[in-house]
Amino acid sequence: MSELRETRLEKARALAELGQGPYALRFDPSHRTAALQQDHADLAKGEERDLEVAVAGRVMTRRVMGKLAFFTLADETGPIQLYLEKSTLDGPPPEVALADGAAALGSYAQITSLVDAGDLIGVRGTLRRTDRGELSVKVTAWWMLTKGLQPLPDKWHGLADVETRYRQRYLDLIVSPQTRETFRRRARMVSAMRRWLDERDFLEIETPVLQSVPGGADARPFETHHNALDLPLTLRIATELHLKRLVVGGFERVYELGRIFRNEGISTRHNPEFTSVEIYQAYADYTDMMDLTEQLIASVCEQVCGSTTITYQGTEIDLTPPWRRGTMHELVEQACGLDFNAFTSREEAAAAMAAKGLEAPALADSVGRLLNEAFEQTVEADLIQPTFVTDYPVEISPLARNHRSKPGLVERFELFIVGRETANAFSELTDPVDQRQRLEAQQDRRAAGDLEAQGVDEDFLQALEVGMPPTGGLGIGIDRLVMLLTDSPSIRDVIAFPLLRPEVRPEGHPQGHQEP
RNA sequence: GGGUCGCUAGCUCAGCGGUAGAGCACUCGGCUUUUAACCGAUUAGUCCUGAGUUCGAAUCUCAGGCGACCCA
Repeated sequence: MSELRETRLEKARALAELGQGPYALRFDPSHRTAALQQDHADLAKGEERDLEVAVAGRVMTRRVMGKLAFFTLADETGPIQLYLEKSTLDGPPPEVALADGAAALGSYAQITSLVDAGDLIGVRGTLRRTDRGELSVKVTAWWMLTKGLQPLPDKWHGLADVETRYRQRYLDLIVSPQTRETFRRRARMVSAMRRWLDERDFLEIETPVLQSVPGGADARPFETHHNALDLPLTLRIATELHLKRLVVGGFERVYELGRIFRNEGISTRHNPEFTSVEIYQAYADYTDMMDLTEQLIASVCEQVCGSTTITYQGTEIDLTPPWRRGTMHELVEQACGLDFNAFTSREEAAAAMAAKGLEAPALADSVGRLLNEAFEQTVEADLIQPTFVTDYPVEISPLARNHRSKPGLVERFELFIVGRETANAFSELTDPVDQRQRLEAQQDRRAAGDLEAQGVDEDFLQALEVGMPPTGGLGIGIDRLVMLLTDSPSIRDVIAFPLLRPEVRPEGHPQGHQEP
């Protein structure tokens, strides 16, 4: 069963006997492969360049033909071919050694028999472009850096099994340039976002992940426990309430980009831990936050994709500001003809929805909640191009301030792109008395069985009593934005290690040779 | 939570009631211009798990596990 592994362990022992263990200490590459490919693009077929280089990486493929062999060596920047000639390698060994004293190995027989696809090796040699036009390192000396004991995925099909791609992401990264590019781009996006905010004097301040009162969103938390204090704690479901405390404290522009945890289902759009950025700007309202959202996302897109027009799953998406804006009432009326301003009772609204074939769940116990239901059922999926949906019902927005001119509504928007909620923002509620009533109403719902309703955070209310300036607040779902900008259909494609059920391995039969 | 599909050699898959198969990988042999190298030989399996139907099950039925997609 593990014959291949035994064979490779045997080769590791053979390397040790040759004075070079299978796990080296260090190596000094002179170049990365992409730089070599670029710098020597002018080298003609069949020509050699008398420049000694040292490169390190993973052996991806091996082609051995008698007294000549070709390996493909890949480092982080990409592949380069190794040209292995018996007459060169069996000559006098070069006077070079690793820092830890390991002698360079020379002989052709050794490199072709002791090096497998998947091993990490370092080589020295000169440059040569083969007759077939492939830039190659003509190897004069080599070192085993790390002997691999497991085979690489099929070199032609790659990792076709999506489950293995998620469970063993390292294999996916080794064989899939596309996956590497996704995570590179994710890193650049996060970096560009921080840079954009930092340049505008926003301070990133870290707030607690472990909290005794979960708040800032409607979601079920993960529960945990602090032993020394014998204290039940939950993982944060939002960063909102602590960032607002910082605004109370006098920081006028703050943000936090970090991990959020919500104890909910898994889908192509949901992972129980995900990344958000929440941004708060004193003396601003939700219209300012709309402008900020457009500018921030357009800027990041431009930097990462080179344009504000992108293609997502075959559909062209134009992120060039300004974006479409519409109130929830307008959009629902356009989609299904129901004017929710006209309804004076829940029953009336529910009956009108039923007449249109829409569902009116019992948990939606007010006209406002039914409006939101109608929105989700008739509008949301069709908001493909970026759209700000504004002016939400107060019942579903316990942290947003009342609308300046529309009773029963709040100053809030959500951003939808490709039918997905991508950002959420308010003119923040600064009135502590109103805020207390809103949170107590939430708590009542919670007592009535709504597990996603928030509790009352007394310390947060106290902070509001000290006085929070008028403030605009914004949250952006980073994972969904990464999906958009990397053309990824599933959130699992943009999270390096998505949550999966633990793999079941039959007892006494460890799969993949993991030690017990 | 509901539905559909998948799970067979290390990898990618075929087989769909009658001796467990192919390509690649591995091992051995040959080969100095390959790049899915090629040629020859060998090795490799709890057909996801359990129960049932049957003379006989990878194949049919039921239950369970894990995953994917769609819906809520």
